[in-house]
Amino acid sequence: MTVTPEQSAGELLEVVPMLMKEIRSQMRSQGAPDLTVPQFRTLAFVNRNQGSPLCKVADHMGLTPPSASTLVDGLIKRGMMTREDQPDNRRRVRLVVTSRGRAILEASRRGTMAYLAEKLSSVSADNRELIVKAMQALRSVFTNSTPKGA
Amino acid sequence: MTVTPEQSAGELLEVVPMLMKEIRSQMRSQGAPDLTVPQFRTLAFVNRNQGSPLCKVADHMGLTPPSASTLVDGLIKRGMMTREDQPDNRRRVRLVVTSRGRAILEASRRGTMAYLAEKLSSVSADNRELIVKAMQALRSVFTNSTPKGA
DNA sequence: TATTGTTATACTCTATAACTATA
DNA sequence: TATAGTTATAGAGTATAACAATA
Repeated sequence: MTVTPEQSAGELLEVVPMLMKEIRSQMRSQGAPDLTVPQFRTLAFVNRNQGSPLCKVADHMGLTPPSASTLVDGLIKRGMMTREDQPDNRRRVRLVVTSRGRAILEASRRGTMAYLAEKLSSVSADNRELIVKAMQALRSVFTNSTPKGA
Repeated sequence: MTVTPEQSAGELLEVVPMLMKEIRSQMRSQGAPDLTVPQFRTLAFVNRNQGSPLCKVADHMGLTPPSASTLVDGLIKRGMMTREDQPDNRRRVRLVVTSRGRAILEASRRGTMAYLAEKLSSVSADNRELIVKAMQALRSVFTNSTPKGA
């Protein structure tokens, strides 16, 4: 079976939105402290890059700076992150995940992982291997085409 | 390599949001008449199911009826769909994609497919096969867990 | 009473435009 | 002037609550 780029594109276009909806609903519906998917991703990024400036967040998320700023606002308002000045370059901002933020991030990750893993437990190990390899191939192709505002 | 459910879940949780962002940005940025991803999916569903009632749309999309109703409103306002009464069951509604809607749907699909296919042309045929098989496996597992409102 | 759908309201995501402040 | 960030504004997606109409 030789798969053309178009065939694989068609599969992505059908399946990816469905998967995304699963992930989103799960994050919303969990009893645990809920995060939206963009909030989750932002929190995870800043947690891995403590002290990150806003522009790095926007870059990683593929968002314009105002969008990233709003997103961060929401996390700060809910006590998951702080925004400080960076003394050596006062244009920049230092974003830091609080311990509360970290706890919520981990709870959300655990909950979502458990949900997905439960679903994936009904897949054969061979197919799970396929899935992992496919995701890795996709990751390497679709890495971060950012909008220009950034 | 034996892949646990957790490992594959982790990959999905990282890669799927990234892919979704790609698809979304592409649909927005295209010169062609743009559709959001939910609009695209709704239009495609009703196009395949002409005369569909709203509840079927909500069901397919995994949305509550009010959300589906709003989504449909937007498509009607832009002339891509019509909403008529269904004579034999007047609680129900008949949704129909207009020819304009169909044209926009096809243009959007072509544009997005071309974009994804171009990206995927840099992937080996073997990996494209992996991707297709993985998507098929995922599709069979994650088919439609609807919210209850519906 | 149960089903189908809409309206009202609210919150998040995201963008563009316009702005401030720092380098 | 270029960079980093925010505020204002607007439209789309989504949910819940409350409601109307039909079966």
